[in-house]
Amino acid sequence: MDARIALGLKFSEWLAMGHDPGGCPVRNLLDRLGDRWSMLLLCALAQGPKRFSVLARVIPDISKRMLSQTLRSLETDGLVLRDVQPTVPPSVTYSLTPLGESFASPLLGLVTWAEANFDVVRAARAQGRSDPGDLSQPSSQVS
Amino acid sequence: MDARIALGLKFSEWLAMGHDPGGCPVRNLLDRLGDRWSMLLLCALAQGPKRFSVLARVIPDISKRMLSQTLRSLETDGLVLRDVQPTVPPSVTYSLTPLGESFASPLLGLVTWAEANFDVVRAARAQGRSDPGDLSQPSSQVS
DNA sequence: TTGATAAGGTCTCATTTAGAGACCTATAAG
DNA sequence: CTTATAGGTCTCTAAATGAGACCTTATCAA
Repeated sequence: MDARIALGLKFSEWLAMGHDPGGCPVRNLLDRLGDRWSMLLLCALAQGPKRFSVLARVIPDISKRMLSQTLRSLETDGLVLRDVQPTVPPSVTYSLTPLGESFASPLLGLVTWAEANFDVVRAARAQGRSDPGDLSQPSSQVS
Repeated sequence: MDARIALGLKFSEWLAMGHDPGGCPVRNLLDRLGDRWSMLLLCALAQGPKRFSVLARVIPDISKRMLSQTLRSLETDGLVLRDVQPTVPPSVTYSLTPLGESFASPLLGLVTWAEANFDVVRAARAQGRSDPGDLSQPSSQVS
């Protein structure tokens, strides 16, 4: 796979450029999008615009607090558009901006990989638990 | 972009399947890989195998605790191989497994998007800050 | 006329998680 | 005798997260 090579080269570049943790685009965006909810919300909005309460329904285990907070963050970063209809009670619809839509492509890659490799990962996890042989070495005895 | 369509369809499938938050492969893997450090470490290891102290050096702002913890998690999930050389003091080398290497491809997509769109995101953030017209509503005054 | 419900949040509090930094093992160098 | 090194772990504190009460205004049911 030369994707690995390309990725390694990119990392080399960051190092060469001084690797300012705050200025690195990848670090910066990964910090934002790489939480538990952002990418999931973007998947949900990829279906089409949705209202706050609909999002809360299709993702049952997100709290209102985090839903609100994550949507604001995505809006601030220009990935999501928040449209408030001044009815009463107000009706708020969220949708992807063009920028948000452009993120669908890499996100789809991630999602596809996850679906394709989940079994392998689960097998690895299971093996880790059932093979305590290496852990019984006296040299790694803690305390 | 029909990546958006495809992503939306995937989300629809999850919903149709009952959307068990714990059983969803994407949720599960995103929870693991979607923290601040996992993907960054995978980028670093894409360059080639590295020792613990080297990783700590090329990513200056990770604490030893999180470095250790994240590497263990990646090892458990089968993405990273941990190789302990029984020298004294022991020398530990981390490398990508084939599974880890296969993740380089979607990760590269993410990284490429981040680099390409960072300016747009920053512009969106700046606009959010420099357009306080909507923020001056008394009801939304934050701290 | 109460009362409930609804949307779209915010607020407070308790629990998790992350970060900082001391500490530990054993050996070799100065 | 002191320091340094590799690869961590441990504790303590700070920050992020989740649970759930509360808010507003209007409409529907009893």
